[in-house]
Amino acid sequence: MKNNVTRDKLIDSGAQLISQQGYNATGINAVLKSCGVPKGSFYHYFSSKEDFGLAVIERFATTYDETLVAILEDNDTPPLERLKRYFATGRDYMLACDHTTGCLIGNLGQELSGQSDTFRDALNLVFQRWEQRFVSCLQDAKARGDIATCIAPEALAGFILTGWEGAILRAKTLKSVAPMEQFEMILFQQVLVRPSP
Amino acid sequence: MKNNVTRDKLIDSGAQLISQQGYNATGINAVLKSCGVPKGSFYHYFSSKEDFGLAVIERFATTYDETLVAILEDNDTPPLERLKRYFATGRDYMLACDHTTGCLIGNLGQELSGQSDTFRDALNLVFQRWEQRFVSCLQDAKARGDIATCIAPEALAGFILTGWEGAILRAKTLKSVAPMEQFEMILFQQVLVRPSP
DNA sequence: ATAGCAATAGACTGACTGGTCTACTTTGAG
DNA sequence: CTCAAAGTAGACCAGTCAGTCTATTGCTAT
Repeated sequence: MKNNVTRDKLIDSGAQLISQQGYNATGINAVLKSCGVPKGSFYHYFSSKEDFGLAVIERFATTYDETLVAILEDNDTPPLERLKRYFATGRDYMLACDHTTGCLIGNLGQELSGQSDTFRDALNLVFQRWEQRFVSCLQDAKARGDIATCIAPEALAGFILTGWEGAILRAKTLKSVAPMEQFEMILFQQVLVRPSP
Repeated sequence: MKNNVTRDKLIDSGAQLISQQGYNATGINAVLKSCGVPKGSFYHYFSSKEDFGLAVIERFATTYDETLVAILEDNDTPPLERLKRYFATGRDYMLACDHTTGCLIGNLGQELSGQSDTFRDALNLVFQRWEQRFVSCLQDAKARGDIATCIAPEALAGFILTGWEGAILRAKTLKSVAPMEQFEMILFQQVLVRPSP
């Protein structure tokens, strides 16, 4: 398994198609066609479509985690400012894909959680990893005294992740980033508030 | 089209299967099998699978709207209490289906928004109708002085809907209603706060 | 040079997809 | 009673699905 170029091409094409159409609506043949790889190669690298899907999730999760770290653990920027940058990046991406794609993990979580425990476990782990990134960012904010709330950073991180995922879903059906802006606005105005003097 | 029993059976079975497995993963034959209706009847009542899917959405939306009205416009109960009842009902349902089903409209919004404009429009309308129910409940709360916030009820309603949908998604992957409880907790503790004396 | 394995290549399979077709039964209006 | 329309019934269709199979190529260690 020295040459992983073919495997990577399959995962990249798969991630793109699955992001756009979902897992069930994306056939293996469509993936093969979109990257010009024959079926023999596919089943050389992956034992099944599920195996392939899990590889797509894993790849997406690791590369996405890198950008998450770059934004949320950038110590040259105040913690709440980092959060705002994260939201801005998400909005930019939503606009770039014309509100069609959204979040791959969120999409698959919705589509496959009830269908396969293997998928559910994998997606749940990804969410938990993300949540942890928010936790440390919020802890930084709390340590600096930027947040007055007595709510635990863990609960706050969960609240932000779910709210953001919901906003993405709504943005897709509305074809507008307004719900994402609305979420951010209320979050900073009501939840992540500075301590009163 | 006097006797709609068969049509209703199809829609009921379809709603159940689509809720559990999603639209793409639910074949017409599976629907027919689950309610013992032959294919001839299906295509007598519906011109295509898409047509059927839209009927399922419409039916779900109207029946769900009735329970929404019953809870959110119950004038014998204070507005914020009505909201809490709504959340409690959602949590009960989530537990009843063992965290597998979630919200049909949310599921389909995620799965089909990028796939078909017809579906997206239909689902968007449902969301907007729901949002309106929240708006009037929040207006009641504001009129009674139960809410201090200067945020417009329209924005607040959007925030609640997206946050709730996100919490449902997270609850599915986590197989726990904790995210739903967490959302409600922070919402009432930080956002829907009484005016300070 | 060659044996052996990794990888490529795509024809092929059975099961299943959404959708069509024809035949039959029931119903209600005249 | 009659006859057309509404509705039931399921065999059937072309296309697609995930997955298998055999054949061939390319590389590498001996």
